[in-house]
Amino acid sequence: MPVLFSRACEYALRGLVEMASDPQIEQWTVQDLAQRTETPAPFLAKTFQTLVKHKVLKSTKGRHGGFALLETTKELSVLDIVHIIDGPSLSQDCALGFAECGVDAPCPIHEQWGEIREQLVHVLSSQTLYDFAEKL
Amino acid sequence: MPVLFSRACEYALRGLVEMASDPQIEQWTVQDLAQRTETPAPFLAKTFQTLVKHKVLKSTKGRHGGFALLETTKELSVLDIVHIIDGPSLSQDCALGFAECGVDAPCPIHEQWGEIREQLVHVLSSQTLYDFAEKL
DNA sequence: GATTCAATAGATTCATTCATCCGTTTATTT
DNA sequence: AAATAAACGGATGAATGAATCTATTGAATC
Repeated sequence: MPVLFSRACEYALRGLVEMASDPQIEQWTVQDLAQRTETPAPFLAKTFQTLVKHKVLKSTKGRHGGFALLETTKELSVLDIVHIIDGPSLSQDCALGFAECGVDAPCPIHEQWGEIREQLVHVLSSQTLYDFAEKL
Repeated sequence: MPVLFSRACEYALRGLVEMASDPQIEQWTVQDLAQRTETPAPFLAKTFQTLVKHKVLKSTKGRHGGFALLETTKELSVLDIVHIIDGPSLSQDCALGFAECGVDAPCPIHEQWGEIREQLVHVLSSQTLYDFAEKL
């Protein structure tokens, strides 16, 4: 089991960060990216398609085609990407899986996990793909 | 996908905490526990078997049989249970799934996730099942 | 001793995630 | 116009996690 994100999400982040790390290149093929980031190419291609649908990437078919980051993606946080791929569960679900967990019926670590999660959410929502790219 | 723990682990924790919450009862059947904690009974039974093997629980077969917390379990932290069921991945794996992530080749959130994880580990390792039980 | 009731062990089913394959579409190059 | 190279879409397959089923073992009760 992955730690925080699904494989699809991990791969997507790796690919996006790779793209952000070299803004010179304005067109990336999945083959290239997959090779550079050591991710399974067809799987990466699939999740990139959902990113296209969500206006994170633009794609062009045919020769010299490929993927490119959209301008608006510059303002997207890493958490935004995570939410698109994995949904909001990391940001809102009970850590112990208690369906009824909430202020009125808190699980044993409701308060504590709440604080920790807030920090996590802060770390992920205060940084863009480009911030991530710089750190590599 | 679960947030932090596998379903097996979530169910195990629910069951164990339920047991710790009522130390009067010294023998629990899986049927009882599963009903009280709203967990799938056969699945709970399976993971309880691994807890027996790891000396967290003792079991007795036959009539009036069931499971009981061992004395030594009083000193076990919740993290100990998590490690038994899910392995140490939560405590040590890279959040982004970078195989090479480490001090020499850190991923973009290596440092930050490290701090957050430390807090999480602290929360889970500083509390016993009985501490959890009290909070319910 | 026979019956009952519980955990145990192994096999099996089911669902989800992970990953690949292939035919189609689209744009470029020759 | 034909060939090429890329994303796209849908189907398919593999691996893992979640959950169930069944026969067996062992202990208490009758």
